[in-house]
Amino acid sequence: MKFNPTVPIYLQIMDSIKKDIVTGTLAHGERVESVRVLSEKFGVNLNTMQRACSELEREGVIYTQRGVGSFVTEDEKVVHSLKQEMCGGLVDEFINGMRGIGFTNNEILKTVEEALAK
Amino acid sequence: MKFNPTVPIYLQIMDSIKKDIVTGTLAHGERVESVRVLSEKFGVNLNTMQRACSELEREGVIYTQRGVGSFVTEDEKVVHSLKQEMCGGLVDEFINGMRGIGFTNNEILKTVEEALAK
DNA sequence: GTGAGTGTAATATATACCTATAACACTAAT
DNA sequence: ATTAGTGTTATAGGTATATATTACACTCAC
Repeated sequence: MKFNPTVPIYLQIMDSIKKDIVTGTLAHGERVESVRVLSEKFGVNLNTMQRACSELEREGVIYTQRGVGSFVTEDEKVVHSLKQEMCGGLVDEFINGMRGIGFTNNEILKTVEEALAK
Repeated sequence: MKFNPTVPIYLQIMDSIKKDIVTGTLAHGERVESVRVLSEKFGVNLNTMQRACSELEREGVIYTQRGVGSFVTEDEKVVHSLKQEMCGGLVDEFINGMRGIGFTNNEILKTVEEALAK
């Protein structure tokens, strides 16, 4: 995985795992690979991977059983609201950004339509 | 101005100035306020402001006359392509992000329409 | 109980960013 | 020439991120 050098790696890893969860690639209750395996997979130091996982746990997206492993939350409400949250963040950032550079609502919509057509 | 703590401040300042340029708030050829004034305005250290300005100059968005001040590029092509670049970046990030969390093209379009209606 | 596989923690090192502060170099008006 | 206002550079210190490395603590299967 290639990282954006202007954003902390652990945040980008968190985002990647969240995407897997909201798309069902990682089902609710399913076990997440071990931090050591994940650190290899992402090409990242063990501590950095641990940072990403502990933050995900703090957010309630995964939970951990010491000595056993980490698992995606069983709570589907959490997964659903996570998806809403991620979606809302993307939309807000996009629309605010476009308005910020002078686009009207119609121009924004038209731009999206054209981009999707490609 | 409030900054996103996960993105370098100098990049956010660059983005703010670029927005002023592509929207015409800063006209082409117009003088940009001095780095000292800008550092006050943005509530940021002089070195950080200088960093933002030197990067903007490196990108050709502004040019500098030592002892005089900095000015927005006279080249309208640069301004135009800057707007295209910023717009394209926003659209790509948005669409890739939405697809990444499982949205179809129709769902993306619908989501944008709803968000714009608000 | 031993061992392999988990999560977790600690130390040291390096780099990037931001700040505070001071100084230098140039330009234009007086 | 002097002065005020420019851009520019340099040093030092603090914080956050990421790395390498080592070690500890827990669980489960054998």
